[in-house]
Amino acid sequence: MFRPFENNPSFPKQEEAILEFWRDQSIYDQSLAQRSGGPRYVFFEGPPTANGKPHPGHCLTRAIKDLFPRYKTMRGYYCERKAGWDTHGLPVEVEVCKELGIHSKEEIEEFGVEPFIQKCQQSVWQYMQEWERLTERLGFWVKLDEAYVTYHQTYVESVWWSLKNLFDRGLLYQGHKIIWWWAQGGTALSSGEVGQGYKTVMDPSVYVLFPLLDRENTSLLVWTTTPWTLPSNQFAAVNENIEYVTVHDPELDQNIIFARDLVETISHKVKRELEIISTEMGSELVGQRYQPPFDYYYKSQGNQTGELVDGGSQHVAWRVTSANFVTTESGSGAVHEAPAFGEVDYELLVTEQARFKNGQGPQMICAVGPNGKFTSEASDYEGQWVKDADKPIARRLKEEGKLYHQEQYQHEYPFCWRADDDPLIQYPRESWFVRTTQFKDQMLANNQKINWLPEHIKDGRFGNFLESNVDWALSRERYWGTPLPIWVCESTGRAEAIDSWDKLVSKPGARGMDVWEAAKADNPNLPDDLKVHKPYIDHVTYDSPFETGARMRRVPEVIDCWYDSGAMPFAQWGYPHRGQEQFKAQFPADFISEALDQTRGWFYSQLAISTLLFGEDAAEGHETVPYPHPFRNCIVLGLMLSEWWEDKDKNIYLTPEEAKAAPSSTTQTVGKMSKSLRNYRAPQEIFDHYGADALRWYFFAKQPPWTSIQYSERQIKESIPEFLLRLWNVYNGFFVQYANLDGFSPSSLTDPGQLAEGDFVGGEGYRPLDRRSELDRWILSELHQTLDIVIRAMDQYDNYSACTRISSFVDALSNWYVRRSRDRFWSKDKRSPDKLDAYWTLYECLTTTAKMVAPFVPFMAETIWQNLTSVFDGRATASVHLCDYPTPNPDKIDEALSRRMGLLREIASSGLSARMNAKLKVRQPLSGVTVVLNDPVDQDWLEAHGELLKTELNVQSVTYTTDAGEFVTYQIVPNFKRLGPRVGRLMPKLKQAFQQANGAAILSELTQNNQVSLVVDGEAIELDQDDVEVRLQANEGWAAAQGPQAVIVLATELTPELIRSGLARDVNRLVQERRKGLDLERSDRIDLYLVADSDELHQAITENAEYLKRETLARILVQETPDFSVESEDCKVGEGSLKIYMQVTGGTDA
RNA sequence: GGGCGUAUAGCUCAGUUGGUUAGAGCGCGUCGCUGAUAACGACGAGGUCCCAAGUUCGAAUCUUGGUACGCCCA
Repeated sequence: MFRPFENNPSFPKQEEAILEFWRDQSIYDQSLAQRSGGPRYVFFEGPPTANGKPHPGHCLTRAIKDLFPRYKTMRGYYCERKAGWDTHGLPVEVEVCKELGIHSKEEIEEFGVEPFIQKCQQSVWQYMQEWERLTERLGFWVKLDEAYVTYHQTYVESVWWSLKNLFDRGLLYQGHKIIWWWAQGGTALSSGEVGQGYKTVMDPSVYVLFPLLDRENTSLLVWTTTPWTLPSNQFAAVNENIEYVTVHDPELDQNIIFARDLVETISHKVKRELEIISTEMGSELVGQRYQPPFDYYYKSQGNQTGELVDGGSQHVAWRVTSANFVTTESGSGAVHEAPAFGEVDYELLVTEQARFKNGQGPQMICAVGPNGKFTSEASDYEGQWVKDADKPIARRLKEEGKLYHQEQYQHEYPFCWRADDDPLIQYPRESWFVRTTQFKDQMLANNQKINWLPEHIKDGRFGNFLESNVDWALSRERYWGTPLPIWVCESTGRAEAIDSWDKLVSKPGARGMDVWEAAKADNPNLPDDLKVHKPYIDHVTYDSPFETGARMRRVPEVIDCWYDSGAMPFAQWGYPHRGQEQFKAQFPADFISEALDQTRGWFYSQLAISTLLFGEDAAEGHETVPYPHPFRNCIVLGLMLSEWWEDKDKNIYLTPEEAKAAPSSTTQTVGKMSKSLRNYRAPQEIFDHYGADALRWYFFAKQPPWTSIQYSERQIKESIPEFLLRLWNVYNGFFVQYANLDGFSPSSLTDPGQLAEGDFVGGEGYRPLDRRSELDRWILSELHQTLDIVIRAMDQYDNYSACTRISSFVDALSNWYVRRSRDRFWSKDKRSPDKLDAYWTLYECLTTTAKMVAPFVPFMAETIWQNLTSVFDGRATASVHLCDYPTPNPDKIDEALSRRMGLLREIASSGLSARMNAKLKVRQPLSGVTVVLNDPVDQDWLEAHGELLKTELNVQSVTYTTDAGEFVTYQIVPNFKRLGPRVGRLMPKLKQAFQQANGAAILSELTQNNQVSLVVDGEAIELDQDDVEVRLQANEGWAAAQGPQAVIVLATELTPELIRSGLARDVNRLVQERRKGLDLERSDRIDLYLVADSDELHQAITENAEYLKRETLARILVQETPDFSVESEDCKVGEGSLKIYMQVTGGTDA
């Protein structure tokens, strides 16, 4: 017996049971162990951070990450899946700060770095359990208990090793650059981090007058959107190649210079006519000196000059310079330059400095401290936060008559991604950099070898990003991160890198470890991993090898946590201090996957680090690895959006049903998922309502993974009837029910194993394929074709095509094979070979399908597998996930059969359509149909399989004809693909000629001579059969329907006999309905009493008594009121009415 | 402003190297079928394949130029 499930299966409940089974039997471990000798399939887990709740986007990532390793494992590969956690960095610090109610670095210092990082370490695991639960519940098989963790000592030391490698090769350097600076947090942000924080804001846009010293009553009009940088002004920049005008402003009675293109715009802004006095090129303005709006520096340095390299001398600052980045698209065509607060402005300063003799050029002016507040140098604003100074500065300029115009300007401006009220500023800073630019070509070469999905990532987004590579700003002036392992001699400033704790503490004169030891003694629960972190590591110093008596002290910085994650290919093993074997075996990865936002994140950090360390230009003495590495195939997932409905009070509904039930009308919205809006269903709720398989199938089968996905509860729900339930119905609703009824069991197989091909031979009643019916051969052919397509798709990482094909196979199984086999299953003779064939065929289809879908919907696959193999008492493979993936057997694929069955299905479908047109319901038998085929090649086969059609269409005969002039018109259409190149521009006329010609005549000539000649435009064109396509057009007036390959014509004439036969079918259905209503078992036999009120109906029952008895399992059928007392059911049949009485006879249909 | 992507039915999306009747699922409507019933089948309505120009015998598909949206970057 197969275990029958209740009619309303609870998939979530079944999934929970499967999870328990996997846990109890360590199925995942077994699946690995049995592949340990196989070729490796290497997977890297991109580490998530566990200090935030997992959301639906993570489900997609984790589902895809599970799918391919499962598939490859079943295909024989050994695929280790080591989990990992990203634990360092700003996100963690910010969380802790929130918890402590503090914000700035000063506050952290005040709180104490030691307790702070201890809190960071704890906070990392805040949502760990939720992540683990999600991972397991989704069916993502990954070794959680062997996860790598980026703050672990072994991991940190591995990162140190890589940094030492770079340092020793001169690739890690300290530089002075203008960077995006988070003033409140006191740290630089990487370009990736900056990119995450752009917001649209309104900033002041001011037009300031810079009076020129050498032109009377004339000012240069200078534009800026950051008034707070004006006190630090050093230059004004114009573009040499732009034309400038001097205009007269009547109100100020002053001359003003700005770009010619902007006369109208600016005149409009200030609402007055500006008269142009003269015109000049920007180059003529270069060198003009001006008076800056603030004199903090100008006062003392305004007249300072320096000697130029080319001879002569010049004032060092406050003059007009040329810069080609100046445009006339906005502003005035003249730009205020404060080199301290802009990258391009800084470059301009560097260029200027280079013009002067050593040391005589301009020095950078900066009136702002690292905390983002004005220093004493700008005395009027000292201590004020720069953004707060915008308004007072503008006010003061206005009062002094230096502000020509002011407005609000909307633009994108970066804010700190973790503290999104804090705007970033560009600021000059000392920072450590990795010289990635030196490896740009190597990275590009490496990238070329990677298989990106979708492909456009390679030369598109990722390739372009590599092209515009800048050195990696690595250091962070923060606390919770991998400490930069560089120790500097306090006396000489010379530095060295250290790659492990042991090497550090064994340095001559090493001291300071006691700080850690004391902390540990004080709190033995402190994880040992903390000793390689701040503040403990900062206390460790040693004797300088560069100067006697001097000490080596560590630099204060930690590193960008993206570097941590990018180092995971080797750091997860602690390489090279340990794990050398594993690293060798597990590098590079065959497969990784993350969402698109990782382009500049993990995808880049991995590629950069790998190229620098192991690339073809890597250090000598080191093994280089051929490209691509560290990953070969990468699926870049799309962004996940949410769908919801909103009413006018902004209440949120997640399904159309909920929206309909809302008190007021709602509108459908699609957009980003937002924790605060709660505009999506939490993953756990999806699992509870629909199950993990439904979610997985929705992800895999609804769209290619790289299109942006709408996380819609509605669509997740839909994936159940569409696929899961259909498969479930074939398995449980049909196979299990009937097999149990008939006592079919495959248990006679002594060695079922994985129920692979061939394992069925020897089963009781099992017959070889060539002795089974066409239908059986057909569905197995479909199955093997499906396997072929699925494997080819999956090998190319195309889960979408694979799922599409699987779906259509399950549809074929359910809606054609089972439907057309019902008579065979229902037939009385339990041991008939045909019936057993049907069982064995369906059994093989189901077990193979279970294996085929196992990577996609692992829970349902397992449920089905378990139950279908339960009859073997443990002789079969214990889990579907321990099986080999089924492979197609070309011998079982019969393309002609597939084609023919397709044609048969088309004819059946058209036939039903014709009945519909003629308003002849399917229960009414008809005498026959005539089928007119476009192409008679399959006619013989179709005729031999008439039974299928007869039952499906409920007709007594099916006839075929090719000469069907009376039903159809033949239309000949040219085969464009074939004729196009040959006849060229005659094509439209040829088409027309065909339309006007007699199709039947052409066709018959073609059939006879295999050739026909047509004159078009005076040119004779010879055509053979392949040059044309025949289309049939059903003539008016017949109950006919037309498909692509055939026309079906119904015989609509009804004889009294046919009508009575139809009535009998009505009666049958009503009796069945009654049986169901009375809750009878399928196999219960009954006594049936039918009382008809018309002769016609009475006669119909008499004529079809045998049919009725057989279908309804009636032992007796009497057309009288019974003598026992039982309630009757009164029904309408056709025009008449019928009373049905029935009782169970006791015995079953044994 | 630059890069990348997308635009096809009410919704979500397929659409192979250009080939003349553009598909699927869902939703909607009509009808049918049913001892597979949280199903199933047939049919129907619903499309300027974003717009324009071009290449071609032929364009949803190729080229160019626009427009809109999304993402990334400045």
